[in-house]
Amino acid sequence: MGSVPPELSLDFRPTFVPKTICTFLKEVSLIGNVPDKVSKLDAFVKRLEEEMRKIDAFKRELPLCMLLLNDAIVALKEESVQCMSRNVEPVLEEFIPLKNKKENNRSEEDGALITNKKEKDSNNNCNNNKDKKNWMSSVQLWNTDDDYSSISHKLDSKRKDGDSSQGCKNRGTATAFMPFKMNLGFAVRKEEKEEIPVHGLTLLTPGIKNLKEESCSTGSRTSCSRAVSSSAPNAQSTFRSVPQPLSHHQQQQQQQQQQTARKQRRCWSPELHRRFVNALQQLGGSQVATPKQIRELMQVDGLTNDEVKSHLQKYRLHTRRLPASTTSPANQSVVVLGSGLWMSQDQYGESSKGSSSQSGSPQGPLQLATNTGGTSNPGGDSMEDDEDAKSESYSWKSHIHKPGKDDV
DNA sequence: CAGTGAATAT
DNA sequence: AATATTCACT
Repeated sequence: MGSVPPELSLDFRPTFVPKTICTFLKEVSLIGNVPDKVSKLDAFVKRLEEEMRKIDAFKRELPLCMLLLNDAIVALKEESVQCMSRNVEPVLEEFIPLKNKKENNRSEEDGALITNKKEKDSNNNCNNNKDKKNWMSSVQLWNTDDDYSSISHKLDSKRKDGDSSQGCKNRGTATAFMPFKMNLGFAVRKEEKEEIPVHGLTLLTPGIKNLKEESCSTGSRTSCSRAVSSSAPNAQSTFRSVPQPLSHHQQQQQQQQQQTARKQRRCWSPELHRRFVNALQQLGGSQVATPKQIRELMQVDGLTNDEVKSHLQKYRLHTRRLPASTTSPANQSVVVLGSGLWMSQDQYGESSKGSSSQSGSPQGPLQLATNTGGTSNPGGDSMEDDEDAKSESYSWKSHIHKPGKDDV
């Protein structure tokens, strides 16, 4: 409100005001002499490259600077090349529009230079697009020097093609799009990959989830557990090691995943359940069998006590609740039948009921792909033989197993 | 360990 | 909505 210090006033003019590229190009365009032009351009490029070298160490902190520099360098080089090759008129139209649109529109001077492309400038969108284009394209550029030439090449040819056309739209979309693709490739770059894996991983992590999902729903039912999920933690550890700042959302996700990191849920296939029930029976019923015993009897590779425990809990729940609610005699009879069904072959083929060992079921140890305990699951797909196993996971509902209760 | 119940994730 | 998994207790 009071007096404004000179540095802050609008007319503040530093002694050294680096020319903007626009200004520079304007100047250059005024030079009639081609060699002069080229040398000027080259000089500027050199300075830019030098600058780039300086901030190279901070490229991660100053990505936009890199972009800008690259952008400028490419453009100038291009310009230089064109000057030399064509040796004709200045082909600055491409670049000039980038800057001060208003000025360009009005000023006679500029008008003379940009004649053809004036219309482009009159439209802000065009400028934006162009900006984008250049920015994006530079992304690819500052990756590797190798890409450099090829890319400027691309730009060059592109320019020649699209130049005559309505430019703005065409270029805006076409060129802006390309860089996106390039950007992907750029993400794969080794150096960058190691240092800034955030981008990739943010995407990757959810991807893994999906993967797991799929393997479960698509692949063999029983093998959907740990084998797959084990890969997730790995990815997460990578993820965690990244110091890069994450968005709030990302952080939350990360935290959740870290904390929870839920294992792939066990799919209780009918086959699995059958074994479970068999074991139960051998042990004297669900009320007396303990998870550990059950698990051992089930001989299912990769099955954990917790899983069995959980399943047992559910089993007990289901077997417990039915009797009370079922009041009608019919239901009761069902109850009986239910328990019978449980063990009868209806559901699981043969009655393993009385069998002293799960011999009822000829199959040997079931091996799940889930190698929790680090158990190697050699057979891996041992489940393949059991079609039951492959079918959907067991459904409590479908089997009204009554509490024949500790059936046995 | 085993059992449970509740909270959560799928 | 049904199931599975985890967690916190006991």
